Amino acid sequence: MTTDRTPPMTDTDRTHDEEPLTLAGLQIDVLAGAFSWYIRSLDFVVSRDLDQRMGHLDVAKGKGKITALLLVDRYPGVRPSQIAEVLMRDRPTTGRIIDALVKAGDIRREADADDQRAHALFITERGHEVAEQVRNVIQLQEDEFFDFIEPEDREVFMRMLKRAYLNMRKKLE
Amino acid sequence: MTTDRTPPMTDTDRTHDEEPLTLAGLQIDVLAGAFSWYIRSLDFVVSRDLDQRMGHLDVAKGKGKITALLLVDRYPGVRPSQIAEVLMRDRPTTGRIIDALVKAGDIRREADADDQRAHALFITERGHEVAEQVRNVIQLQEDEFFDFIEPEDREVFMRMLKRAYLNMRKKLE
DNA sequence: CTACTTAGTTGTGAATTACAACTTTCTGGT
DNA sequence: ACCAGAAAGTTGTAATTCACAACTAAGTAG
Repeated sequence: MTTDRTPPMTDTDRTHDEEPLTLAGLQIDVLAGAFSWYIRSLDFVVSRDLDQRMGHLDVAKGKGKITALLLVDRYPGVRPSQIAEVLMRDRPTTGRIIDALVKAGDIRREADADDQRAHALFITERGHEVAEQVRNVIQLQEDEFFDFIEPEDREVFMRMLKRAYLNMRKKLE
Repeated sequence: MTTDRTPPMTDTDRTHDEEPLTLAGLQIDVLAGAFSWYIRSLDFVVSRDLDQRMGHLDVAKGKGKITALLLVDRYPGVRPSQIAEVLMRDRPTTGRIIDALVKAGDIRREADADDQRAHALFITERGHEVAEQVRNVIQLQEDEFFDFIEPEDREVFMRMLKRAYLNMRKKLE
């Protein structure tokens, strides 16, 4: 269907990891035969780790808050509805995420100049500092948590994740 | 008003991996530079798709129920605490997942013969049928949702996911 | 035999999210 | 210019999920 290619893997990747997957004395390959199980489990582990690392920041414990904050930091004047689309959440949910960020003093709402219905979101000074810290934390997790992936494979893995994500979003449309 | 309102990309624009990742007119590579963002987003999409596919089954809408059901089906007499360890959830949470399965008539509790404190879980006839359907649904999702990954890359992708999962669990111990 | 640990349950509260309904504003067709 | 419908955002509400604390019952170690 798609025409993009992925570089072949190196030999070292194929050598490891042939041991059966065992947890609590149970071989769980029954479950683990599926992409979905790994992705869902990985999400759980990654999210929990990220929550711990963000513990001192007010964007902790939210899948949406981090994304929203970084988007506002990057795109001054961005609208809630745009954030909702990226987050794949409805507007009420997105609105409450924004509420939390506003309440924390990280961003502020203004009326959009072009469209009086819409809001334009802007980062505050404090929010910008938080965003900076968030990026550091993410980078730190990246370095410490994914260090077992060889640098050259890291790119391959990332590309696969990106392709998976794009294709899945496309299928949902 | 610094946001550029570029029209959405067409499907053909998305066929190359090197395309910048654009959503709602925003280039989101700021967020997407990290494994964690992809994994978390993928989880969201995969889980929602799975919920839809499982809609007719009583294990729908739960990350834990599917795993628990398949474990009991595979390992008659398994204990709740073992399931909790696989799920990485605490015992109260796991207990309530089991409650739901018992209430639905998919599994039943017995006292463990060796340890009177523990329970031994067994699949019911109905539960076994549900498990069969669950496996079919998962396989179907696998086929329909991950069809964009070439067969040889599929193995590689799976291996990477598995390795990531194992390493992350290890780091959490 | 006492103290500690383990398995499981119940109570409770916090957080997340979706759906419905509403107001305000914009847009298109006539 | 007007009216119908769409779009942006908010509020209400309800369901779901999950963790922490406290509890009972049963096993274990000294």
